[in-house]
Amino acid sequence: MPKLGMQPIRRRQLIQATLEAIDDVGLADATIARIAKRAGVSAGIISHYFGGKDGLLESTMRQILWDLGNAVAQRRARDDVTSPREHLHAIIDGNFDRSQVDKIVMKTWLAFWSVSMHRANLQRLQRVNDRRLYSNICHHFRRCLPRPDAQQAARGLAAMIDGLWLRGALAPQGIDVDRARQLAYDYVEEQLAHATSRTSPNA
Amino acid sequence: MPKLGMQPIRRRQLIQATLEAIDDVGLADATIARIAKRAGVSAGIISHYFGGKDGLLESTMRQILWDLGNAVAQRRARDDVTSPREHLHAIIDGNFDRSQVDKIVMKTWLAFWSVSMHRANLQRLQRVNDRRLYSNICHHFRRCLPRPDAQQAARGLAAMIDGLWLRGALAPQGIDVDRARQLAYDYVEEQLAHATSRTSPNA
Amino acid sequence: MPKLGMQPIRRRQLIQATLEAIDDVGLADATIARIAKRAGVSAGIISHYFGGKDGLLESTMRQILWDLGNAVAQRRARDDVTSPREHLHAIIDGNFDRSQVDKIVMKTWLAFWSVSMHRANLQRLQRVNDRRLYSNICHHFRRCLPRPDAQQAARGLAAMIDGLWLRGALAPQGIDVDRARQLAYDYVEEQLAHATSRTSPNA
Amino acid sequence: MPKLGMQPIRRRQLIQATLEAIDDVGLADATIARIAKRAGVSAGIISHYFGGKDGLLESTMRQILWDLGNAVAQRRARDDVTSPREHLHAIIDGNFDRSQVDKIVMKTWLAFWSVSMHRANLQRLQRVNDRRLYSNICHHFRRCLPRPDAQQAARGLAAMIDGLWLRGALAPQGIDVDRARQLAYDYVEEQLAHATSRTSPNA
DNA sequence: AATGAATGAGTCTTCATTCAT
DNA sequence: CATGAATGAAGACTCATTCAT
Repeated sequence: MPKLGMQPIRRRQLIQATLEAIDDVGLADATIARIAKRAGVSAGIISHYFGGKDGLLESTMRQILWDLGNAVAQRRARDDVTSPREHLHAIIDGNFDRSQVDKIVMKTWLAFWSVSMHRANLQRLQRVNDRRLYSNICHHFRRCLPRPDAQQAARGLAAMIDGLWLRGALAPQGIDVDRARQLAYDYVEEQLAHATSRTSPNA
Repeated sequence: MPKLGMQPIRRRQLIQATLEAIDDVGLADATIARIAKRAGVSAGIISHYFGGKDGLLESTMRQILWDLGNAVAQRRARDDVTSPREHLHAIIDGNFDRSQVDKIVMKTWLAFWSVSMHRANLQRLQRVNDRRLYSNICHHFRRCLPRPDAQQAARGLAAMIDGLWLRGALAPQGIDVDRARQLAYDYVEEQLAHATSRTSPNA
Repeated sequence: MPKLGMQPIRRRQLIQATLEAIDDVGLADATIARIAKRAGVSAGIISHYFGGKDGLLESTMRQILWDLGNAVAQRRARDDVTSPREHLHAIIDGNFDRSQVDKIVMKTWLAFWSVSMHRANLQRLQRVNDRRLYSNICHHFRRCLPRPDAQQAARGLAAMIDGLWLRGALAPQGIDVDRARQLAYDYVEEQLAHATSRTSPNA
Repeated sequence: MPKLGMQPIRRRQLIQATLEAIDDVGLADATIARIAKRAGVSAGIISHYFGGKDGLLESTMRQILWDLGNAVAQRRARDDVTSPREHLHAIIDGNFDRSQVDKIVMKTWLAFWSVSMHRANLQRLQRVNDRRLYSNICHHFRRCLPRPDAQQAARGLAAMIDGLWLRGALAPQGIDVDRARQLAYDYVEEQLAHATSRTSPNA
């Protein structure tokens, strides 16, 4: 059974099993035993690869943060993304991308939001992500809005995105991605409209 | 010896202690023992008054839901609240009111959002609240917007409110109520602006 | 079942059960489950009363140290104990007293000697006891010997006592108390003999 | 590829690593993983060479017993060791020899004293050593003392040696070899003094 | 010969709950 | 009404051992 280089394979397996377990029974009941069973391995291996449950949770959170960052980055890397509007749309699209795992990830996110308030390491991760979303948005609003307006717009859009996400996660029928995206687009449009009337017409 | 009417007193004590415990160590570590100690009573009494930990949590959630509903209702009951805009502002104000317990309540809310996904009873409570916020908002947008626009505006405003709340809860420096409220007001204004140009001028 | 003031009763029960378990299977295998079963209580209660296994072990060690100190003190408190020789004999007698539990205590002592090297709290207890034995002995030798001789004699007698104890603990047939005591008496006699020839004849 | 004669090399490596681990963290925490890491090999190899942890511990104990026996034997093999006194001094010197590994060995010894009470195989080894010390000593006292006196003297000297060892092992500053040896010499002298006055003048 | 992977039994601990007083 | 005692299941974690490579 034991082959070489299992570590990355197992780590991925276990993180995936963690996401599924959280989706299934919630973070509070996502015990090591359950996660291990779902991954088809023994419980002891988790401590072996992650040093303990905390390590597993942190790695899981890192994973979904990285996935999100990656989704956004990919959208923004496309050639046709140049204007502030396009960049902001790319950010929105990245935040509402994430195909089939969406439901799982949203639940996990919700769970982490809650626990991160009381765990320094998770809090740090979570905060970096928060600031990144805000900074990205703010940066592009800045290209066509005066600083205070850009900051306010960025706060609004970030809240809108997170709020849509949150309500989507809580809604029994799940999130309606197109509708959510449209609401975010609309919000961007409103903000840019103010800009247009005052500064540049081709935001 | 048996004091009369201890029940409501004890229940309030224990719910308050629960909120404080969640604020302090998080829901996961808010054990019955800790809550009881904070309330200055023995652990056994919780099962006596609430039938168990689940009952206590449900009662606690009911409490904060009721407080929220109450805050909104009070704002809307004022004589000068008549127009859609005034009503929507009242709803916003209600959601961002809640003086000194704010931080505690926000943390608790966050915790309940997470666990309610996996507990039927909490989920029901949470959903009622969600729908109430949406319905209230939608109802007033309907007075000056066509149904689809009103629904979309309501979804947007609800998301905005929850998003501001969420980010406020997560932010280390807490929420900036005035700024949050202003963002929500602005959002309302944008939606009503569309209405004005098409339907009624006195939204 | 639950009566008031069980704490001291349970603590004594559990310490006794710990001694018996160590005597039975050794410290390494004296698990909480085994100790609890022997005491006829559930395993959880140990953490409840002692805060954990470490607390139980420390309390157990304190107990046997206190018992030893007490045995010595009682001997020395007798009216007819006045001369250095009598005091030293009382110390020896105290160290070799301890009736029926002797075998159990000796094994526990041996176990604690070993683990105390790597646990700060136990090491402290153990060291206090070591120094107490030496100081007591030294003090009485000082009454009839010059300081360097008294110190050397004290080191010798302390070593003799501990060595007899150790070998008694290890011997399959247990310790022969009378023989051990006689050897210690003899050692005292030799030391005092040197004193006699040089200083006081009525040591 | 398979190197020839690895067995004795590996065994010595692992035994040495075991001693160091016990010195470092105590027998209870001297896990196979730790020992293996210290030896710079994989954990699996221990079972391969020693059949399991028990085998390793037994081999380790055999090693230190053999080292002790060897130290004594070397002292006694010297040409100028002929009289009982010289032999007894050689035994004492052997027991307090053991240069640089002293502290490590003393700790290990202490640990084994404790566990050997509950492990048949270790107990046997330990007992052989005990009896050897006693027999050696007794044999030489017999050359100048009547049997009962010789036996008693042997018990006393053995206890003295072990006691000095024990207290040396427990003392934070370690053992003072010269002082310990002097105390043992003195004890021998006292015993032989009795002999001189009664039996042979050239003990 | 040697390793890293993996297991599963066993340990300590926590915690909601029950119960006699 | 209220307490403190007590339980027992469940949790995370450790560790000696086995096995395929």
